[in-house]
Amino acid sequence: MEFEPVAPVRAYQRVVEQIEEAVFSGRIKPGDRLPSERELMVQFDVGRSTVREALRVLQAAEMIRSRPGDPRGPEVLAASPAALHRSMHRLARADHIGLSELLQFRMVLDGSAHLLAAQLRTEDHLAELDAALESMREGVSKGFAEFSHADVAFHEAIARATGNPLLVISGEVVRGVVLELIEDKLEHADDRTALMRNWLAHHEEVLGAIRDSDGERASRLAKQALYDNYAEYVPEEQRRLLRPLLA
Amino acid sequence: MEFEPVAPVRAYQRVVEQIEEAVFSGRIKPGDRLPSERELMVQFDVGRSTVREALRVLQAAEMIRSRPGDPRGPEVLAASPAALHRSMHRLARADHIGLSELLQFRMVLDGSAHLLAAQLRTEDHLAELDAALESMREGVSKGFAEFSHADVAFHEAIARATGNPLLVISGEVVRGVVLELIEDKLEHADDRTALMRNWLAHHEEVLGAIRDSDGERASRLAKQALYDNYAEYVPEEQRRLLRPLLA
DNA sequence: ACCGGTAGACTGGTCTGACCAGTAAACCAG
DNA sequence: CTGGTTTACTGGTCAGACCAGTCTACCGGT
Repeated sequence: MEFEPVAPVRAYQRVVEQIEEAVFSGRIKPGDRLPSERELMVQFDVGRSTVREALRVLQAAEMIRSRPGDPRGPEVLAASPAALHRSMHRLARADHIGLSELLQFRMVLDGSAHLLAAQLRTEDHLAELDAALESMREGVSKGFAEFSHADVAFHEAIARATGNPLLVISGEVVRGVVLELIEDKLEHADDRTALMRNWLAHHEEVLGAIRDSDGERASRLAKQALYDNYAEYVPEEQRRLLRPLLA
Repeated sequence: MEFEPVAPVRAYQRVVEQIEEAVFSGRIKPGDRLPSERELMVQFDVGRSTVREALRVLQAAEMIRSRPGDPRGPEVLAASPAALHRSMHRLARADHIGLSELLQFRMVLDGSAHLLAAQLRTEDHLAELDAALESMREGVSKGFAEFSHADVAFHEAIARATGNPLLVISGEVVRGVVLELIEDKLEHADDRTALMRNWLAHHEEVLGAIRDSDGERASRLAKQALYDNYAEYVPEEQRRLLRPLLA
């Protein structure tokens, strides 16, 4: 005989559930407005603080947004990966995840993204990648910040070319966290111009492979470049975690 | 000249930030207790409703848990993928992420996990995998629920063998969401015994490859099995998103 | 006819103070 | 040592109030 722990259902929880259900079922669509808090407290027959706690939860989940003074009431938002992004970032920061794990994960994600992008890219994606690469060329002379910005845009364009939002989001998150961990080391790099030229050449090669729909080559190039550029920041004894991915 | 939209910082938001910061920086560890709401409202110099809204946000992010009557105060939780899971599930329900994207992502993650597990596994990991496989064998006669449970344990053991928590967590999340999307279809499968025997045979083959340290083979088997088992639930015109991963 | 300013009716954000049901631990009687 | 009772808390909820801000409709000047 199995029993389950009994937990009282909070009032604010049931308010959340009802609103969530209305959104998921399509009864309320993105762009629609919820009644005002004072109106909701009448409809749900609860106090305003209860309504507000429910709205806070929904707002934390990026499902609604409310602005003081707006007589139309809280706005229902379209589902967005923003909440996913935040949770993933929190996990990465909290779970004391080291550079070697992040790099390993990024090699997995980027490698697969390049593979898929090469085989699924459209002409539009290629144009976008060309534009990003051109920005990188300009960035070399403009400065490191501009170059980095263009570099990020290039990687995001590749992720988007896979058509899979999960790859876009996780890639973005992992790249961000990796950068946070080594940005101070990059600040003190000796010859950043040579560094940028190297990266630029690598990206041109990658774009060539993607244009040729050679996913295998694009993937191999991406993973190798990650290893070459970042492995130096990983302790020697942990690099064996990365090498199996280079096969 | 570029301007940014100006938005007032809510009081509850700054409370959230301070507590978050304390958790991330390690000043507060999982298992520790926060002061009571009445104590927090003194320390932050805000009203109780503000404190409560902040705690609700943190609770929605699965960072704390509070129970009425507990004189030790709200408990700080260990970072868990639960929030990630919820956000991803919400996205999937809102139709921004379909089964094809989830499956593609899972093929990427599982494929890489198998590759890495085969080359990094220790004898302990092999023993764990053997145990999980034995549970699956027993599960075939016990019932579908038991079998599924053992199946999950097997996959988690493989993820753990990579040594990378990111692979463990994302794998867990994606597997969960995929299962939720097709569980009703699995419920009505005609011959579940044959299904289970198929899966069992496949897992035995995978474990063999991992024991041989043949990462390439383990990875190929895993991705192929995913495609064979789940592609039928993906619309025909979207299967081309998956096939590039089978090369 | 147009326009700028303004009055008023709202909105959400915050605070105060109160009550309740429930917990935990100390206390106390058997 | 055990089982109840007391007590001092906890979080959950509500009511009512005030504020700063926004929107809209109205109004007077041009």
